Amino acid sequence: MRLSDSIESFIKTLLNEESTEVELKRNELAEYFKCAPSQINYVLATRFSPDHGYLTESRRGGGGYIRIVRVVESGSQRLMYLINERIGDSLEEEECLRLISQLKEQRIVTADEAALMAASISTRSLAVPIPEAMKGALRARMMKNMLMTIAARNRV
Amino acid sequence: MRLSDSIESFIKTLLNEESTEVELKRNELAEYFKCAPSQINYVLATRFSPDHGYLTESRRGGGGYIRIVRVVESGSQRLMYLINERIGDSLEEEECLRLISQLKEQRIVTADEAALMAASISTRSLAVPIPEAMKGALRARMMKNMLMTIAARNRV
DNA sequence: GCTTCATAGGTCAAAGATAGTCAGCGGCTA
DNA sequence: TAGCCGCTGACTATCTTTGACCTATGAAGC
Repeated sequence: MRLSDSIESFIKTLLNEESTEVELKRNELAEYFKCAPSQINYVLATRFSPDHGYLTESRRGGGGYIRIVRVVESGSQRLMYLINERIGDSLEEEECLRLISQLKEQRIVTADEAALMAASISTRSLAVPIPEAMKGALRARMMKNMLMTIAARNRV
Repeated sequence: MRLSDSIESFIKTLLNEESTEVELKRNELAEYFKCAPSQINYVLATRFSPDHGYLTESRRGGGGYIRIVRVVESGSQRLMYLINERIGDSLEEEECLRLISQLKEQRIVTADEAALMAASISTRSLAVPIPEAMKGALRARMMKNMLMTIAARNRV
């Protein structure tokens, strides 16, 4: 079994036993598995990315840490569908607004949250001198990230 | 837990219990936490800045002190200040996160909304090939638009 | 009133503690 | 045998903590 697989299943065990969230020390974990610390980053990047249904946050310096949050749950099927299939690499404003309004109708987000999302991806927000193509890409990325955040809180 | 975090929560406890204001002796506090006095300044600078919603004043010499004041503003006052004065043409991610976290602390937005805002302006969301300067500009515009949305709903 | 000294707090750079990035090597598989 | 995947190490970025040195304030003596 590869090292990466071991580390992956180790972390997943922690996530199953305890909760949907673990906090680790990169160096300690690396020490435990007798590998380079950067190996941990590799595992996070290849097995615990948002595409895999996880969110990670970290902090450097004294008392630093890495936190991993499991997001994928049955309740977030609709969201995961949007993130992984429906939304591609680019989105127009109208399309975004349609999706947002659906989420509101389905009570996945509140009206206030929907308004916030709409404001963030609005043409007015993106009115800076960059290629139009980039704006579409930005909307797609922003939507996916916001949906991940919503999925994270909906986990049961 | 980091020393800085301990000192931070200690001060916040004082601010919650008593009032919106505390007065401390730098040296006494440092003595209590067994640290260098300048550590207190570090905590003030990184956790009790105006962006965090606090003001500090102090005095040297005999009878010297440090006073920390939690700023209490109405939601719309705070929002207008942020939109018209605090946020200029560009914002870094860290700066945004500080502002967002403060809005949350002041209960102007919910934790869920704060998370949504943070997701939208995150480096991850803006990971498209455009100049860094444009990303700062985007964050500023996005923040202002989102804050206006919040201000609009708060008008009772 | 000055001068001086003791008593505060302020600044800043360096050291220490973590985590992140990325180019490159080597093995395995199509 | 070309290309992808796993893995590492050197270098970088960020956060915390400390200490040496600096500045301000007030009280005691003159």
